[in-house]
Amino acid sequence: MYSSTACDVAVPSGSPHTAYQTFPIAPVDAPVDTPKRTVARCSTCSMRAICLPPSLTTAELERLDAIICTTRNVRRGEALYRGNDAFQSIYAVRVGSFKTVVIHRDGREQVTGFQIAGDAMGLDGVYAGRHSCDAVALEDSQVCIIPFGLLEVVCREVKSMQHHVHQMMSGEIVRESGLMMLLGTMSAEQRLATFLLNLSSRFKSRGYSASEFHLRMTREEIGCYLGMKLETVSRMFSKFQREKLVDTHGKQIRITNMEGLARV
Amino acid sequence: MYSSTACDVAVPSGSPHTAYQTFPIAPVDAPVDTPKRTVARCSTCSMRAICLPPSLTTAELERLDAIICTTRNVRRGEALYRGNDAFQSIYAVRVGSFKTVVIHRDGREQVTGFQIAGDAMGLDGVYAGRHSCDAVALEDSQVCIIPFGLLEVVCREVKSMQHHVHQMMSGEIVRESGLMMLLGTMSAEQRLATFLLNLSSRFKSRGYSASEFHLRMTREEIGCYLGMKLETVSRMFSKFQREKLVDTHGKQIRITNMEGLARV
DNA sequence: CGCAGATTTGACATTCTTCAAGCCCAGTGG
DNA sequence: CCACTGGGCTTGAAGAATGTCAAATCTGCG
Repeated sequence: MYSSTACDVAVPSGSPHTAYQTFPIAPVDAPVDTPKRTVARCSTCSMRAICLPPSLTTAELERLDAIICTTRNVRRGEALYRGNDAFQSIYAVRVGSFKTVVIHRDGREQVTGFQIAGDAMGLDGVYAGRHSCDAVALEDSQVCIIPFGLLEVVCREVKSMQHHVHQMMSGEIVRESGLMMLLGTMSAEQRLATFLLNLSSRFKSRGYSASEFHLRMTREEIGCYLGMKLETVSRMFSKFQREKLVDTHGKQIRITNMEGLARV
Repeated sequence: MYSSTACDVAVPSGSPHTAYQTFPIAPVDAPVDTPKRTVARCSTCSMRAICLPPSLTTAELERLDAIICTTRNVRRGEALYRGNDAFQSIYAVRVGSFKTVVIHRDGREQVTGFQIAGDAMGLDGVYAGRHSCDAVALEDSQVCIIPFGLLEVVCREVKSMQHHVHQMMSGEIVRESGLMMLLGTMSAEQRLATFLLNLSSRFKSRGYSASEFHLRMTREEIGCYLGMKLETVSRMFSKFQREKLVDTHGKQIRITNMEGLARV
């Protein structure tokens, strides 16, 4: 019923992102927190369409290559940054996935997002010069490091880059508004359906299967994102299973009735 | 028990914002939607400390005066902009207050914020070139109109302005994260307490009384913001009244036990 | 003064959480 | 190879929080 390969998601042949399936992760004994010089270049990156404006000239691309030249590997469960860490850079996920978590003094936690390959992280830190949340890897992952001060320099010189950064930040604002709507007005059932459809469309836009994928987060993390308890998440999955909307085997998900799920 | 003046909030004498109490609103017969040239100038605006970075030179201030030269009056209940309107400008509230509302196709509404004098609105529109929410005046209000394209030009030339805009956008991201935490993890009682304390500190930072103020929004709008029904909002107000944390007479609010409210 | 909308309050229904028990499954060590 | 173990997941029963519906005030404004 499910693919028996190591791949999490069905990758269409010829996908522009196939390369990411096999991107080399540093061996376990390498110091995982040290940025390392790599051959990573925006000009040849397959994620370019997501991270960069479409209209850059060759010269502009070279400017970017000059500032975004390091990547960092983060192992499952480790933090890329934590709340209150000094803000220096924003990050783009190259391989793997993360969750961002806001942690209140009293211990309450709220997952504010799940980031997959192509997503940006860290823009929250610009406001106070310190990060306002933790970014934790859900699996062994790799990010591009984009020093924000240098990015600001480029944005003052390249108009399309400037506007792209503004769109990224605004997009984050819009994304969070949608999440507030979800948390404020939807039932548990609708929240989970919306979550699955959102993941589905994001996988699809990155060339993966829209209907079959592997969740890297636990039921508890999903609940923490959707504002409900893990038991409720589990019950809703069971409900979708009974109603033949989704076929779940633990973290392996297959959406069998996309329209039905949207109608919930 | 409450001030009998027309003022909504107690204004400390010598407050830098006293002028806003009597800022002239256009007469009712004036076309309220037409931007009008005014003497509004950033260089002399009493809201400057909120809207602008602290370190601008005189020359830089003059550049701003040149682009932000119009204001607009919006009467109670009218929209400054609506979802899907083409995005041109962002706005700063000069007088009055607004709510921003995300409206889902199925009619669900979620209030994503209340903006008072000194707050910015409209940054959601940068992402798609269209606004993603409605901004509706809660009382007769006035905003500065800041054409975003021109602002981007200034930001490419004035580094401190660029960083300030980035901080504004990032601040909106952080603010919304906090709201997600509220919606995702707090009880109705905690949400209302947090809401009142947040309003209080914002009034205080603008020179108004932190303990006594007038709510411009209905119980329903508060509920729509906090993810609960208006009846629940009302019950929580009654509860705070019984517990002598807050003294409410309809929309007139006096916080009598700030620490108690924070401990909820 | 009298209406329309806003607010409060009570009674009851629903949803979600809490607590508890058991299952599943992958990794591990005998 | 297989039993063991721990984390993650599922499910049931009971209870708490919040929503729904309804009725009675209250309030601002024409």
